[in-house]
Amino acid sequence: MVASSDREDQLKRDRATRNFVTAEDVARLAGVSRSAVSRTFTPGASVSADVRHRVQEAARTLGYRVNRLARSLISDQSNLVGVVGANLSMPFMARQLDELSRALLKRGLQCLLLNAAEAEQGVAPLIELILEFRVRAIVVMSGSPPSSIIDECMANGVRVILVNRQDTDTEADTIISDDLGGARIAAERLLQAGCRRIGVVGSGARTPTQIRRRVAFTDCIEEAGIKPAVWASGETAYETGMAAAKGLLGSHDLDGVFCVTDLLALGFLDGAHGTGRRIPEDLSVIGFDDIPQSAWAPYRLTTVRQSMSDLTGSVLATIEREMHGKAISLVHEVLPVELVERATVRSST
Amino acid sequence: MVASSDREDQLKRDRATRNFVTAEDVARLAGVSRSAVSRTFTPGASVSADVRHRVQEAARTLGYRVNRLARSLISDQSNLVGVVGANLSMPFMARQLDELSRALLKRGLQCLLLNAAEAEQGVAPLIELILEFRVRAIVVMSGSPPSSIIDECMANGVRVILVNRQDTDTEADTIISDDLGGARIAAERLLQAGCRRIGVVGSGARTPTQIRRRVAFTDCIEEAGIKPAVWASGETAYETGMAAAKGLLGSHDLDGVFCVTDLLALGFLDGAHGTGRRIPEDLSVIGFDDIPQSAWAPYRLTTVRQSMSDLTGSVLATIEREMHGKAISLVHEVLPVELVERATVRSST
DNA sequence: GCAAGCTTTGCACACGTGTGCAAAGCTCCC
DNA sequence: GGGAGCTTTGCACACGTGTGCAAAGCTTGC
Repeated sequence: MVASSDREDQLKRDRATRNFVTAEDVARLAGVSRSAVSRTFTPGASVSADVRHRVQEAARTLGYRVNRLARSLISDQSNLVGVVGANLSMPFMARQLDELSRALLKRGLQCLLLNAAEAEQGVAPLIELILEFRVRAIVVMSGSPPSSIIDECMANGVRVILVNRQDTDTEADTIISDDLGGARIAAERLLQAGCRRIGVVGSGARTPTQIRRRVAFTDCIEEAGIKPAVWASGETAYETGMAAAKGLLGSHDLDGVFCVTDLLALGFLDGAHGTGRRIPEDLSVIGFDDIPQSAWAPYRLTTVRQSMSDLTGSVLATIEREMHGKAISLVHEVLPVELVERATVRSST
Repeated sequence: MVASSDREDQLKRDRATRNFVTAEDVARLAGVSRSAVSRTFTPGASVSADVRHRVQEAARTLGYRVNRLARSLISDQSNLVGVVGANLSMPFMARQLDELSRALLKRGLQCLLLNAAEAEQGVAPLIELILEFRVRAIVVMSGSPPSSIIDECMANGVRVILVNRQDTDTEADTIISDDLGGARIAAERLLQAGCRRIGVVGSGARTPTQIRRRVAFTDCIEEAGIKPAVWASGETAYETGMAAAKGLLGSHDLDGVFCVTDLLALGFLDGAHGTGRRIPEDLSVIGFDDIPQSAWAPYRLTTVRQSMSDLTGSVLATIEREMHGKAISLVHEVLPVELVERATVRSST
């Protein structure tokens, strides 16, 4: 016991100049080769039960953890997946990241998160940085990467998956919810409710999702011979929805409004309450996303739901197909959306 | 041009069996040694302007990105920081992750996010996994790691920083908001408002933060000779707050309630509205956290704010001190909180 | 006991980078 | 032109792991 303790102390001193225990340290304590240590920690590799036991004991004693960086060097790839997102505290985005990071871990993948909140030069520099970690894939939840950086990713065998952003001139995979279909659902629902003086609330953000929803809704309403009033300035935030209510309802006698996100809609509802209008009797309001707060008692927002689990499932499926060497062509997936009827839109006329 | 194009094509084929461009590829195209390539991409290393230019041109042509995994192998450390969190879509946690990931990136650190939502064996296995990536530090926002894994981290030179969780028997750094002081503020504010029939709403979660707030508040109220009614079941969610309102207000005629989180308080407020009580005339409600939704028009919740930027700042400061080799003793930091007066607590009696 | 076949082992190399150091190269001054 | 001093360069090694392969070891059947 004394000799054993002295040996362990000596081994620990031997690596004092570096922090982490190496396979070499374990091999010395276990009295085997470094190769045996490696084989013990490599599933399916050949090692005798006796050696395996001695190695595991030594590893436990020393607190050895395989160095994934070194391991990844051999395969030229890590199990990292880069995830680029901004506005991570906004309800919809927070939910998306929650579910995606959960699903990645479940599949043995690790999430390298890059917050694009202050990406003044766009997301390209972030993607360049991610590439240096030899990730398997990159999921872009915010920002629109230029095609040059996407081409570079593809050249390096790294899939880029755009979530809810669609740029038709890139080589990236895209997985989006059916914004056009959702906007049509919203338009039809308002028309069905008898609304004829209609508004649409967006924000100052020039994101593809918001523009797509606003334009599609506007087109549908104009097909019915109505020219909707438009609000499109400010941040994509609750406060903007409230400002839109005061702005639009001060100058228009609207009876139906579509907000391109639920967060805008919740602010709009609170602003509309301040003008004395009754919801939905005087004014119907419909949103898009179905964030948790939309179901809260003061709101009970009627909205178009995009399924977070469908989105996440598609992202993971795309990554896994690539991982299993099944070369696939670009994925362009449009996920269905559905109407969630609550209390902010009148029943049929 | 033709010869140059042929040479580039040949170089690309040479590495066809691996995805990423290496420094060796760049060196061949630029006609220099691989060492020159390395020096070109190492700040402060000696390389002539001519060689530097040729290397950079070749790197751009081939799309070369330094392999951070290999680079980290030399230093036995990456610039990764492990972040462990659960309930990432809850407003408070989402905000914390948003700010932390933003600040890490700003400091040249990368966020390795591990979602602990389904960590049935606690967070220790996640921390073990993180250690394999040779991270610089680990920030734990959810879960209570056992001291054994924390000791292992320390032995490997990895700081573990617990945020808003305090276990006095561990070697981890802890950065928490002043839950005791905040609970005292809430208690005093309700007493000052003249409340004498007081309740406290927690959840079924046995997290240190919630227990601490509930117990501290209860102690303060009992010092005033009042025995508060307690609710402590269900998830830490809006719906639990609503259930607590129905449960407590159905059996108690309360005039003041402290909810240990804002999310519980918002649900409680909506549940209280359903019982016909006026806020704050009949019933004062105070929360803890100051999430964005607390300022929304239907709520305007009076609450105790913990400063997210202070929390994040302390975490980053701790990581950076460690990075700069300034060996410091354990950090135990308690950040001040403050009362945010809105509309849910009566004025003074 | 011996041969055949299977399992296990350690050596030496690879992976992609940074760096110490000796040698080569360059610049400046006398 | 030569010497001194500075800059630059490429070689060879390190970092920590996985693996091909030849050699060693083990097991089974005759």
